Amino acid sequence: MGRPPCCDKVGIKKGPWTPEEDIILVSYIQENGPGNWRSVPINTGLMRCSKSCRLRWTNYLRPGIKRGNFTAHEEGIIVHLQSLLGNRWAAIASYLPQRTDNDIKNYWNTHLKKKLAAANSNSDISERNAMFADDSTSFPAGSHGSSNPEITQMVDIARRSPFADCPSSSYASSMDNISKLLDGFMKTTSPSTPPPPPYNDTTYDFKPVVEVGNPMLSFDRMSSNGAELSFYDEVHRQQPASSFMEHGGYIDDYESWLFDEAAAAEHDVADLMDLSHGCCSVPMMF
DNA sequence: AAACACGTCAACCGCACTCCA
DNA sequence: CTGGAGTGCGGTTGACGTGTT
Repeated sequence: MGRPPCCDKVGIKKGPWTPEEDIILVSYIQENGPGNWRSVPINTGLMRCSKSCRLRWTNYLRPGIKRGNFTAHEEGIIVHLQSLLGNRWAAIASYLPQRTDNDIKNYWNTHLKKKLAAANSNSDISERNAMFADDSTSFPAGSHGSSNPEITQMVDIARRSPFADCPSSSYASSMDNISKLLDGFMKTTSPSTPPPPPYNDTTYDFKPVVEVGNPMLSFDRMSSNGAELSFYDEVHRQQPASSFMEHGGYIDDYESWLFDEAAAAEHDVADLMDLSHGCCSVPMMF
């Protein structure tokens, strides 16, 4: 006897979601909040399995996600984190709050992998290995003086620019469409409101909290199943209050951590991600 | 204009993990 | 301690769009 299916497959609809289904899902989540996905198709009448509902919400309908047009800066972050973390897309996505793990994974497989492969084909193998192998606390290409302009450019941009070419608060186009269809939806959330910290796990509900002893505006992850906070949360909680609200909000905050305090945090990354130093120093796989 | 090749990405699949009774 | 339920995550698929011949 094999593993039971995640849901009753009989009558389950598959394939692309329709706007009507999106509206139903968004309406339901607006009222009940994300989570308890098992009950979503039951309560909404959607002929979708719970996993499909969760995926649709997580990757396309939830507010705060940006789609397409990865900036060079984002590319640099992805390249760097992929070299550090490997194909841990959810972990990588936690540093790019507006991007989903699926989006990053697709972008990596369709764009960055080829881009880097092409770039690497022009550079010496030993140099490439050196670029990604030995120092996981610094950017690979720039810090090693790579002669490869493509890699150097991506990494340097990532290092330099705090999302200068990336508007920090925007909603997904899909959300725009849905919110237009859904009169009143998002009425409690202004587009000018800074999005919450990175989250990819929509079983979490976010609420602003003021922390005792560290009065920064934060967002507490209230897990419906008591899951632990992400690494980002742990780091974010240690940042001073001012940096969150200044310079465009939390993005500068965690970027400054990511790039300026990477060395200090590296051991925490390794611990929390269960990565050994050796694992992080494995050259990229192409 | 049609056929084919290729690229992109939304969505699915199935294993892993956590929680809880 | 154990097993079931619920959910997270990464790999993969396949439909669709675009480019090329």
